Amino acid sequence: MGSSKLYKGSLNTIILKLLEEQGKMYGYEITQKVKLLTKGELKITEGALYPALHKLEAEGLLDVEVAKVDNRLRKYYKLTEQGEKETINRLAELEEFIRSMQNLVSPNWSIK
Amino acid sequence: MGSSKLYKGSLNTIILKLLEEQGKMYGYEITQKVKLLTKGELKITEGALYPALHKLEAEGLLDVEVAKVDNRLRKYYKLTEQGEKETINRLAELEEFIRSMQNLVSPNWSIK
DNA sequence: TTCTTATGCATAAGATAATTATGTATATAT
DNA sequence: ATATATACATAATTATCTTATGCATAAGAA
Repeated sequence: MGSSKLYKGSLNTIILKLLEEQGKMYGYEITQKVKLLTKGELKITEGALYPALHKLEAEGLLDVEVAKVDNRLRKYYKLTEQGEKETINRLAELEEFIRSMQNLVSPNWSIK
Repeated sequence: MGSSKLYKGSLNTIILKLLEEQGKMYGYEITQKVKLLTKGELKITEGALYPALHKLEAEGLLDVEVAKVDNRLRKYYKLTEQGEKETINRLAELEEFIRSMQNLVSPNWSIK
C-alpha cells in the first residue's frame, strides 16, 4: 500500500539495524528483506537506498566489499566499529520515537 | 532530546488525531499538547505547524474560527466532515506504519 | 528466439516536508 | 526594564524522499 512515504528519516536506522543482525548485506538484498519483513508494507526504493548507503559509508559507519556472484556485481556492506556504536544510539532514538508516536496515536496500546 | 526530526510525514496525522479527540484546538495549544503528551520527546516547530494547518484547511479537512482571548489572537481549528473521514484513514495508515517499524526494529515487542 | 521479469548497481530531476531564522504583537513574571 | 510566555506568520535553507532513467546480466515465458 501507500504508507512508504512515512519513514522519512528512519531509513538510515533501518539499514543499520539490518546490518547489525545480518552481519553483511548488499543493497538489493536489503530492499527484499524489508519488503519481506513488513509483508510489502514498506518498500525501500533504490533511489533512496543507494544514496543512503553511500552516505553512511562516507560517514565511516559502513565498510563495503565488492563481490561477483553469477557474473553479477554485489556490494556487501557491513558495520564498522564506529557504525556499531552509532547503531546502538540511533536504534534507541528510533525506539523512543516509536513509543512516543504510539502514545500519541494509540494511547491504549502498550508494550509488553 | 533530538528525535524530533523523525516524524516527517506524520505531522498532519498527529494534528488530525489531536483535533479528533479534543474537538477544537489552536496552533500554539497543539505544540504544547504534543510536548506534554510525549514528555518533551517531540517538539512541533511553528515553521512546520502553521503551514501544515493552512494546508489541511486548504484541503478542506479543517475549519477555522478566529477568537480573541486576553487581547491575543487565537485560531481555533476543528475537523470538517470530510476531515473526520480522512482522519480515520490516515490514522489507520499511521498505525500500520508504526507496527511495521516496530516489527523491523524490535521484533521482540508485541502489541497487547 | 524474443520479450518480460528478476537481479544488481547508479544518478539526476523533482517533490515534499521538515528546520532555522526572522518578524510582529500582547501579556506576565522578575 | 527585561526576559519569558503566548500567539500568529513566512522566507530561506536543508534533508530526504519519489520518480524517472540508465546500464548490465540471468532466467523464465511465449
